[in-house]
Amino acid sequence: MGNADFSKPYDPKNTESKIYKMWLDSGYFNPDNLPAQAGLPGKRKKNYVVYMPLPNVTGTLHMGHALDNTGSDILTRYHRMKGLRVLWLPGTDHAGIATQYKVEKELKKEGVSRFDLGREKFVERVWKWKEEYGGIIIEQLKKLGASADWSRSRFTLDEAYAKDVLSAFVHYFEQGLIYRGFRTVNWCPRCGTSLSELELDHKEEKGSLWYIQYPLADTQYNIQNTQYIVVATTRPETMLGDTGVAVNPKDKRYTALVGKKVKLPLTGREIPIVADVKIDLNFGTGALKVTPAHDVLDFEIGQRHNLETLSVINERGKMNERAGEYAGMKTDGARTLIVQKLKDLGFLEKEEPYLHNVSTCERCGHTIEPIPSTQWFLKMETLAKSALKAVKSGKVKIQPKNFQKVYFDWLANIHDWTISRQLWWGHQLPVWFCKNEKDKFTVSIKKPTACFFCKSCPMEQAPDVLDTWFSSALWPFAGLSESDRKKYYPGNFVSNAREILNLWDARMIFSGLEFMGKVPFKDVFVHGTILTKDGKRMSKSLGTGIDPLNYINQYGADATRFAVVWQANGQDIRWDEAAVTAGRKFCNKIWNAARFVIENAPQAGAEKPRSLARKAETVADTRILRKLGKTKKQTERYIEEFEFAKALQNLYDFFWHDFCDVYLEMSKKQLADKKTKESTKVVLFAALEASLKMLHPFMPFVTEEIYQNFRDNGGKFLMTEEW
RNA sequence: GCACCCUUAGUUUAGUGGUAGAACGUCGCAUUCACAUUGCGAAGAUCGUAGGUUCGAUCCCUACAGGGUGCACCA
Repeated sequence: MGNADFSKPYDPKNTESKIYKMWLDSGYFNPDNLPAQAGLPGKRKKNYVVYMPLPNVTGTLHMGHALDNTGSDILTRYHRMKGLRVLWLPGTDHAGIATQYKVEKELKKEGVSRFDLGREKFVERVWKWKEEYGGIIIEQLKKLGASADWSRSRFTLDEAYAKDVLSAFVHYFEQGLIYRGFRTVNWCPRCGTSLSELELDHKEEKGSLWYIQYPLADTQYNIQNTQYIVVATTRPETMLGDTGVAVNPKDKRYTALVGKKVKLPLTGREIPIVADVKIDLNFGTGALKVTPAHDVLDFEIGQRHNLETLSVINERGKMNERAGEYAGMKTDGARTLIVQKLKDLGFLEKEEPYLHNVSTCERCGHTIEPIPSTQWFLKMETLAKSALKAVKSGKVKIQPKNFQKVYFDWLANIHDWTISRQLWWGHQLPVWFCKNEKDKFTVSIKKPTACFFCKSCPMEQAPDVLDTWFSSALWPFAGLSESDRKKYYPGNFVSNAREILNLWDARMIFSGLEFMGKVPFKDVFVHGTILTKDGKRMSKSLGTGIDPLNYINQYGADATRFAVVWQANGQDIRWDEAAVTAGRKFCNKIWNAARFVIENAPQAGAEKPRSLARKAETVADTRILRKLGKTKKQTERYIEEFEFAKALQNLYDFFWHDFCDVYLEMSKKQLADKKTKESTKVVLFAALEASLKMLHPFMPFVTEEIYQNFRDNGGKFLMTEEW
């Protein structure tokens, strides 16, 4: 029995840390330690596995995490009480670019760059940073009450995990799915790395659309009274790298010009006019200058028409030596000068103001510069098909349903995945190059003892690391030990925000199928986004973010969880702080109702519902017991359908209005009457206990604290009691 | 541009083919009896606009307006 002071209002602050410690000490977060339940003789047989969306080591708890993890915790606790062997698998993601950027910023304050330190020292430094700060988010999740099995927690750069990542690379390579290629890719000049399309942000920017005349190389072809073809561009500085002009084959204006040549203004280089279906007849003049080196679409067009890839911008976002007089200049500086020169020479037909979207680096916000470079790619065709099939066949359910469409669209139009990053923090590619024969390489987890090619050199590892998502895609099995894999794979559930549906969920699905032969989970639950009260995105940098820890510290984790769940009805949530107030009040209501029952019906015994019904003496007794039974069924149904808000609102209604307002008030009279006194005690006690159980997944702390005080339970936890 | 979603009391929202339910806020009354972090009660919504289907629509259809999201990026 506990020794809580019920004469005072519920005090989450002291209670929560105490209760959480008790849970931790019990070891029951670990499914292998779970006790049997009275109604369930023998061991728990069925599994329920929830995967935690890996928080970045750089992360601190935000509302999104609170939402993810409260939902996961509800399912975890519910199924644990239901008698299943429940594993909620936590871990942290090394978050390559995010973490590297964080440490680089720290270094910058000290006036050094990562290059000053060198790779080895820098990586050491990041590890040091990780040891110091990497655990913060885990501690915060504990404050929320997350009942994950921390003993199984893994970090995506842990030795065992890393081995699986590299094996996956080797496997894909051996299957012929990984290849090395020279392509124009999205490049962040600040971070100095390639990025996948999913790692870009788009920012609207005011710019101009310049119409430039490209004179025909041979006036003999001067038909339609034109001596030039006009192209429209927002990036005139890239024209130095133009290797063609493209028009739509259906565009009658240009039919006669296809196959002819134009002279590039400023340099006089001759480039061909080609026809390509990707060209929009209605945009600009319908003629596109093709710069394969500095535009991803142009690169594809270039490939189709055998156009040269001529780069004029370097990896730091500056004009390179091929840019002649502009070499060394930043691109926007070169742009100004080039526009001026075109104007002076009479090539500039007009300039229009133009609003366009500029891609930026999701992490550092720098403008993306497409540049050609050698990267590693994973062929997506077959993998995407398997991921598509998994959902179409119903093996994996994505909820709410409309997100299936997003998933299908992405997979149906997928490009090969650029998996290499020019970073230092991450899983370095298991690729070994011959030092003498430059492009010769071999793929293996361990460094080869001797070079296969020249037989003499010590082979050198490729400098690139893998995209963070390549490793997190393996989480459902790489997060488990060998023996756990047999026991706990595949799992059941993952809950996350919509922006990682394709970034993460889709990739987990095909990885699971590829490496384990089975889909990793049955349900993907995509929850709404928590917005500010006026519907704006919460963002740290805009100062619109709300820190859930403030609520936890001030009102308690239960009140915070209540508020999150109460509002999570499927759509995006315009965060209303009033819900936290409501949660806090509700905690107190539960607390005081419990106080009443403890004082008036101590140890009234544990009755089974059936025997309870026989105990009912009054109409009120019957009514509350019937309503209790109904509420229990509804709660189960709602939880199993992931309708957490409805479950909670329904419970709230039952507890506050049916139990407290009606039955508890009535019980005062019944307790005063000798005839009904004993039966009332039993009903009061039983209804409270059942309510505590139902409320526990939502508000674990108050309910556990009360449970520890109102029943002599031999050291048992509400957390593991029979539902 | 294409696709999907949303628009209900002061605020945040639930909901149904037959004249809307909650939370917070507001107002009134109560209160030594679990709880003032309370109880009871009240006020407060012609359910974005305009059409249509229907005996009847907030809920179905169409258009429009406003807000959001995903995809594609358009050079």
